[in-house]
Amino acid sequence: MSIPPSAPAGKQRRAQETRAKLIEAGIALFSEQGYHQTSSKKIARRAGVAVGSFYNHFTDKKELLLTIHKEHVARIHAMVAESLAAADFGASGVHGRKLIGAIIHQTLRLHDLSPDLHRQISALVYSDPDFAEMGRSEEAHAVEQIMALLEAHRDRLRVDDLRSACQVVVQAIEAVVHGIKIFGQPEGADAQLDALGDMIHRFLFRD
Amino acid sequence: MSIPPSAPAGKQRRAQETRAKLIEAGIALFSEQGYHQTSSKKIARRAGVAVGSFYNHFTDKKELLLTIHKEHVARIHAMVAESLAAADFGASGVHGRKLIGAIIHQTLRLHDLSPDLHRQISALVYSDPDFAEMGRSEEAHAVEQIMALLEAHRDRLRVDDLRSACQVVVQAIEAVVHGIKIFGQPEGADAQLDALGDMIHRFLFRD
Amino acid sequence: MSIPPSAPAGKQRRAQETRAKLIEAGIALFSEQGYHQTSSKKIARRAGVAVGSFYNHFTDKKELLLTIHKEHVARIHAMVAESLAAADFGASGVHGRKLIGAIIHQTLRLHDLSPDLHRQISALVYSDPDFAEMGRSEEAHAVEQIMALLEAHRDRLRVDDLRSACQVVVQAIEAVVHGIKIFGQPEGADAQLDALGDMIHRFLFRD
Amino acid sequence: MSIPPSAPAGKQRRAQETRAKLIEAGIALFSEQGYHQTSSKKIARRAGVAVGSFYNHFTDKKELLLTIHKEHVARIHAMVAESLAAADFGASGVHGRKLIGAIIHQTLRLHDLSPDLHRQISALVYSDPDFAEMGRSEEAHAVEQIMALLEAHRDRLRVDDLRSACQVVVQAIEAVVHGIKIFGQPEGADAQLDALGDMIHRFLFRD
DNA sequence: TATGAATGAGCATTCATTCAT
DNA sequence: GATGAATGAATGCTCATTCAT
Repeated sequence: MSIPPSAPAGKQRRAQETRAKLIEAGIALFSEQGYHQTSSKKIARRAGVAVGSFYNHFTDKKELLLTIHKEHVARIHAMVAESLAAADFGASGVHGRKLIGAIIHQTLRLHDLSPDLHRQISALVYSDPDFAEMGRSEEAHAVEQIMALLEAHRDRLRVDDLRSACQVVVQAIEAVVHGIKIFGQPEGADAQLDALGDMIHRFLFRD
Repeated sequence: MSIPPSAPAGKQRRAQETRAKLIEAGIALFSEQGYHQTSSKKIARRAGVAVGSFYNHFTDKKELLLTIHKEHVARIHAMVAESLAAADFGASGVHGRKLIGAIIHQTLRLHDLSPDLHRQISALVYSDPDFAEMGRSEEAHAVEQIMALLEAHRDRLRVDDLRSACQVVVQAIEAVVHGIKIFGQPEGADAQLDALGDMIHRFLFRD
Repeated sequence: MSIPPSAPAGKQRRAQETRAKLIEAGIALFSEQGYHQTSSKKIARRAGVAVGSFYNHFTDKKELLLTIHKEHVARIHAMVAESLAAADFGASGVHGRKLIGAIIHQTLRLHDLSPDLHRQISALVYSDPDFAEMGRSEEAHAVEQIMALLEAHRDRLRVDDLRSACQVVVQAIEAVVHGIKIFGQPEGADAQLDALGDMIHRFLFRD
Repeated sequence: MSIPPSAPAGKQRRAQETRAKLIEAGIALFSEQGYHQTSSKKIARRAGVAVGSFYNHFTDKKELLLTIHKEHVARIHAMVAESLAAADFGASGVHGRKLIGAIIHQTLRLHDLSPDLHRQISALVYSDPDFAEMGRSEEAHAVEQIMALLEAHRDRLRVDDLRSACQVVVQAIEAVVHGIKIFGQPEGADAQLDALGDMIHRFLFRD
C-alpha cells in the first residue's frame, strides 16, 4: 500500500525506462541518419517499443530532439562549471593568452561529445525557428560566461564595449571549431587554433 | 542556314522559359517554406507547368537548389570582382582598418541578396554532404581572395602563417554576418561589426 | 492468464482479417486484371482498407502474390497427398496406363482451382527471377513425387535414368495441361490427353 | 525527277534507317531489361532518335515487340525450311529415332538465337491475349510441319490420331527445351534430351 | 501507460502520348 | 518524317498520428 516516494513504483519505473530507451534510440538515429531521415516509427523500433509509446512520451520527433539537446546542454553546462571551478581562471596572475587558449580548448572538448548530433542540430538552427531560438539563448549564455571570466582582468583589457567584443569572440570560436570538428579538416587545425587564439588575445588584451 | 544561333528556335526558347520559371518558383518556395517543406509538385504548380516538366529539366529538387545556388554564387563572384576592381584596395596607401572594414562591408552586402535562401542553404551545408562540399569550396575561394588582397600589404602584416590567419578571419566574418543577417539581431549590429573589424585589424596589422 | 491462446485477442484478430481481405482482393485483381495492371492502391481499395494497411502487411505487391501462391501450393500439396493416400497407387497390381492416367487427371484437377491466377504466375515464372526459382522448386517437388510413385513399379519400368525420365514426363504433362486449361482449347482436349497418356506409358513401362 | 523504285530516295532511306535503329534498340532493351521495364523513351534514347520518331513508326511498344517477333519467326521459318530441304528427312530409309533426334536438335538450335528475348515473349504469351494468339498459331505451324514430316513414314507409325499426337509431341519438346534453354539447367540436359527423344520415338514409331 | 493496426494525405518519380516546329 | 518539350494521371511507397484494446 505504501509506496516510498523516493523509489518509484514499478509502473513509474517502467515509464522512465521506456522514455530512456526512446531518448537513446533518438540520439543514435538522429546522429546516424539525420533528423529528416528519422521517423517516429524507426525510433520506436530501435527502442524496442511500440509507436504509440513514442507519442505517450513526446508530442513529435522535434520535441524529442529538443529534449535530447536540452539534456545535452545541461550536461555541458555542468562540465564547464566544473572546469571553471577547478582551474581558477579568475586568478589575476593568469596570462591573457593562456586564458584564451583554455577557453578555446574547452569549446573544442565540448564538441567531442557527439559531433554528429551537433551537426544535425546546427542544421536545424538555420532552418527551424525553435532551434534558432535555442541557439540564440545558448550563445547568450556563453557570452555571459566569458564576460564574467574576463571581468577579473578588466584592467588589462583594451576593449570598451565588452559585451559586443564577447559576442564576436564567441561567434569566432564557434565558427572555427565547427570548421574543424564538424566539417572535419584536421589538417591545419592546430595552426588555425593558434591563429584564433592570437586574434582574440590581441583583440582583447592590452598586452 | 536559316537559324540565327543567337536567337534560339522556338522549341529551345520555350524550354529555356520553362526552366527559368522553375528556377524562379524554386527560389521563391525554398525561401518561403524551406527546402524540406518544398516538393517538386509545389514547384511545378508555382511555375505554372506540369510536374513532368520539372523532371524534364532537373533530376530532383536537390539538383534544382544546387543549380540555383551555383548561379547565385557566380553572380556574387562577379559582383566581388567588380568591387575589387573599382576600389583598388591594393593601393599601399590604404589604411589597414579601412581595408578590413571594406571586406566586412562587402560580405554584408552579399548577404542582402536573398537571405532566406541563404539560410536554407546554410542548413543544408550542415546536413547534406553535397552542400557541405560546396560550402568548403566557397570558403576556400574566399580565403584565396583575401590572401591575394593582403599580399599587397605584406610588410605591414604581423602574421607568419597567412593562410591559417585568413581562414580564421573568413570564418569569423561569416559567423558574425550570419548572426546579424540570418538570425537577425539588428540591435547591436554596428557595435559587433566594429568589434569584428577591430579584432581582425589588430590581429593582422602591425599598426 | 486470461488470454486463451487459441482465440487471438482483438488486435490480432483484426489484423488477420485485414490480411485476409488483402489476400482475397489480391487474388481477385491479379486474376482479373493481371499482375502488372494491378497496383497496391487498387488492391487496398478492393479490400476496403487504406493503402497504408497494405504496406503494414506486405512489403509490396510481389510479396503479396508470392504469399498467395505459397498458400495455394500448400493447399495443392495437401490435396495431392490426400489423393495418393486414398488411391493406393503403390499397389503392384495397378496397370501402368491407369497410373499414368491418374497422374494426368490429378494435374488437370489442380489447374481447375484458379486458372487465371495460375496463368499470371506462369508469366512471372518467365520474367521474374524469384518466381522462376519457385517454379523450379515446384517442378523438383513434382519430380520427387512421381519418382516415389514409380519406385513401386521398378521391375516393370523400361527406363534406366528414372530421374531424367520423370523430369521430362513432368514437363510434358505440365505443357499439355497448360495448353488445355490456360490457353483453353477444349476441342481435342480428350484426344490430346489420351495421346499424352499413351506417350508416357509407352515411354516408361515395359508393357 | 525520276526516282528508281529499287533505290529509295534519301527521305525514304532515312525513315528505314530510323525504323531499323528502333528495332535494334528494342531487341536490346527488351532482352536486357524485360518488356515491362522498357519504356518508349528508353528505346528512343538507345536508338539515338527522338521519342516522337518512335511513335511515327510504331503505335506503341507492344507493336514494336510484335514486329520484332514476327521478323524473328520469319527468319526461323526460313532456317527450318532450309534445314528440311538439306536433310531430306522424308527419305523412307531414315530411322525413326534419328528423325526425332533431328527435330529436337532443330528446336534447340532455334532457341539459341536470342534466348532472353524468347523468355520475355514467353511471359507475354501467358499474360497478353495478342501474344497468346501468336503463340497458338506458331504452335499450329509447328504441328503442321511435323505432321508433314511424319506423313512420309505413315506405315511405320503406331498412332491413329496423328494431329493430336503431334500436338502433344510439339508441346513436350517445347517444354523440355524451355527448361534447358530458358531456365538454364545445363546439368542433366543431355540425359533429358535423350529421354525426350526416346519417349517420342516409342510413342510414335512401331519400332 | 503500453500496444500496434489502421489511416489517407502526401511524396518523388515515371509513363505513354501529343503536337507545334 | 523528325524533333523533343510538355503533359498530368498514375505508381509505389512513407509518414505522422489516432485509438481501441
